[in-house]
Amino acid sequence: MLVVVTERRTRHRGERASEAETIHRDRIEPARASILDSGDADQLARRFKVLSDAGRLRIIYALLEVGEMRVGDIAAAVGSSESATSHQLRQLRDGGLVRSRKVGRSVNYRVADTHVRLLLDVAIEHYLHDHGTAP
Amino acid sequence: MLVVVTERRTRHRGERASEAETIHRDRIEPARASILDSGDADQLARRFKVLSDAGRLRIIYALLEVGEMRVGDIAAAVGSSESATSHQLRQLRDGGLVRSRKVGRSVNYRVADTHVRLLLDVAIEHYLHDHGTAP
DNA sequence: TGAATATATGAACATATGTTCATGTATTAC
DNA sequence: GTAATACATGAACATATGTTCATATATTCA
Repeated sequence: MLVVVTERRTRHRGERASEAETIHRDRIEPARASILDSGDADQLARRFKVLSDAGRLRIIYALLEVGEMRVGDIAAAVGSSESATSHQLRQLRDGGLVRSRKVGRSVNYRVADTHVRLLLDVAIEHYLHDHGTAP
Repeated sequence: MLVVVTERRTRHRGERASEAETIHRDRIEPARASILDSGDADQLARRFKVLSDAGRLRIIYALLEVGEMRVGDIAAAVGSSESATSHQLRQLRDGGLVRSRKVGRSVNYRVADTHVRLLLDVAIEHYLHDHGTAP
């Protein structure tokens, strides 16, 4: 759900008490409207948050390469403990980035869909673009 | 710089001391190679981390709509303090997502390039795809 | 059945993160 | 010049996050 901002202007503590406060309502309004239109920023942020850990990214790349792996093999591949890896996998799963299926007494994980790779590719491309490194 | 993992298998504390440890080296190696090829996971994670905060996303969307805004107007648009907004803008700037230029005694910020919007669009598309909501 | 294996999970702990508050630095206005 | 404005910045603080460790839950094997 979106939280609609209705106040005219929130005075925050620590700001010097002045009456000048040049409010450019004409500049602010379209921006505010865009925020509402853009969908819930919190949900989008949550999505990026899952990708904002190097360990989780390593897991995703490992899975993208191999296709499907058990938790233990993933842990070995990324050089982390099985417990930490399990915790990370849960976040990836909750975020809809990977899926799992039980095989015997182990659990195999795989990347959920092609959008994940696309998102990573765009992010890397952006980085390369910024730093002038050859793609 | 990439840190190449060379150990055979790191035993982590808390794991039951067993000698079974079925190591599927053939499955792990290609994954590890992929991680190395994919570039530094830490740097990519840092990039996503900048986008993993709702406040920063709101700032970006505000700037995408208006084009260029002063710090004070951005703060008003997203409903945050000027100090907090300034801190956020610094991260966005360090991450190469926005750029600034001084105008009089204020500072105008704008989104750095078109890759930013693309990245956001792909992320949103992915989310919609996952949740079956109509795009 | 009981032991071993594979993974999941929760509490504790250390570290990271974002906001606030106070202050610093430019720049404009008077 | 001094005052006011606009933004930046650093320390302090509360909260979030990721790892470890100890268990819990399946599942296979003997």
